[in-house]
Amino acid sequence: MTETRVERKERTRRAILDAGLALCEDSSLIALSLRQVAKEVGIVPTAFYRHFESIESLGLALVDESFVSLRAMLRDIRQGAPSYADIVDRSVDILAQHVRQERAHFAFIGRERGAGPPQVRDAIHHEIDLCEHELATDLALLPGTESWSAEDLRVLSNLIVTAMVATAERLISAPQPAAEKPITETARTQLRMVLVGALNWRSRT
Amino acid sequence: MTETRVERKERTRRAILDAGLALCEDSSLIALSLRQVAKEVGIVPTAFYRHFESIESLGLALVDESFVSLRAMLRDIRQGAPSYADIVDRSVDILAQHVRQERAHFAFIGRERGAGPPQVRDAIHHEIDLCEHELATDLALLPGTESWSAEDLRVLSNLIVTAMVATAERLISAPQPAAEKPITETARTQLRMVLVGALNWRSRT
DNA sequence: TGTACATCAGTGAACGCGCGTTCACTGATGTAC
DNA sequence: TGTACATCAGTGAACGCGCGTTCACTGATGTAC
Repeated sequence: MTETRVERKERTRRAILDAGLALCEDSSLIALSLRQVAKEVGIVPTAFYRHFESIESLGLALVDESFVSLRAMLRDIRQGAPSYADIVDRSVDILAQHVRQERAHFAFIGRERGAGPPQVRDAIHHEIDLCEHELATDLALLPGTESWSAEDLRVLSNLIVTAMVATAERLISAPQPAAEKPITETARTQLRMVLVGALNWRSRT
Repeated sequence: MTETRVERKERTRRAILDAGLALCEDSSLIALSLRQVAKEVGIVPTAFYRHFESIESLGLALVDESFVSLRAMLRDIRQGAPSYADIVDRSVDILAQHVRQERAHFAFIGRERGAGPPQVRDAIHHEIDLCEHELATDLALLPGTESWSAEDLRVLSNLIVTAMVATAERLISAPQPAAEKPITETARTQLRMVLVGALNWRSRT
């Protein structure tokens, strides 16, 4: 025996997750059908139920998977020394690299964030809120933000996350890798503009 | 005769547009069916074809309608005197007011922007690009941006539009009008942070 | 090691349903004379 | 103004199709003895 029953089941589950992610790519989870997924995987429609209760619970599993990718990216970004000199270039590079590597996951988050089933949408918004909160914590450690209120940190963090989500979405719809350059260049400049604003924020008036 | 044939036809067309907008609200244009729309309007499914070629062309008509609402908002915002003193408060107020007034249109743009049929998505992105370009033109007229490059103006404009789109989306999912306050407050602070960044942009180094 | 039984991933037929689209139609409104 | 004809928004039956879900099943893998 080369494969146990458990291993075989896990393999099918993976195939379902991959097929689901690929198939909803050109529409939405909301338009994904159980029969499409089964056909893509090469199983009979009813076999789907051995692995997931419904398409929606498959969707929630895909949210989890996608945020594993996103959190891996955040970990990478956070690992650099927090110096103003290269924090922008480094962060944007890592964003672009991860989006390229896990394109389907980032596309899924961007798409279903606005148009997924309510439960999926809520799960995504919750995860993004967590990211914002974590970024606010990191920002508090940067020199120059000592006197900031928690509220201002949160607001700045929200602005940065919003801009980065928009950048990721633009990278995803970039037709070729070559079209990435102007998008990352824009993101870099925007982050610098925001940083300049932040550094001059509490010193004004 | 109280109503001509043309008037009656126009009335049905309006009813179809309204029904389409309302029905795709809790999923997406992609999941909207011709039969649902016909049922909502109170006509037989085949009568739909007297007014639109397909659900997708109904979608494109809704894009047009929605951007009429959005352009009305931009006109309102642009009418104020371009003084730094109140430009932020005024703009955010007008945004919130228009989103409240034409909630369905703004929700439609936000939703289908990421998840609509490709043609609809492209139409929306094109319209948003136009808005960015217009904003860049307006920004060039503000005191303090005289020495900016066209590229920097475009990048700043993109950042502002992105933040405002995100704000509109947050306002749309606000459960009650009372929940709007913290969202607009955040938007105000973000715009101010960006403005501070902009004003200090070319004067640095 | 060999046998008897349990588990369970995947099968295949069947169901009722909503879908988009076709077609020939109806009957009120509009127009030409 | 009255009549004969044209237009065309909306009707209703019918079609083939993909959908989610039910159910009883098969047969390979796993386990207990």
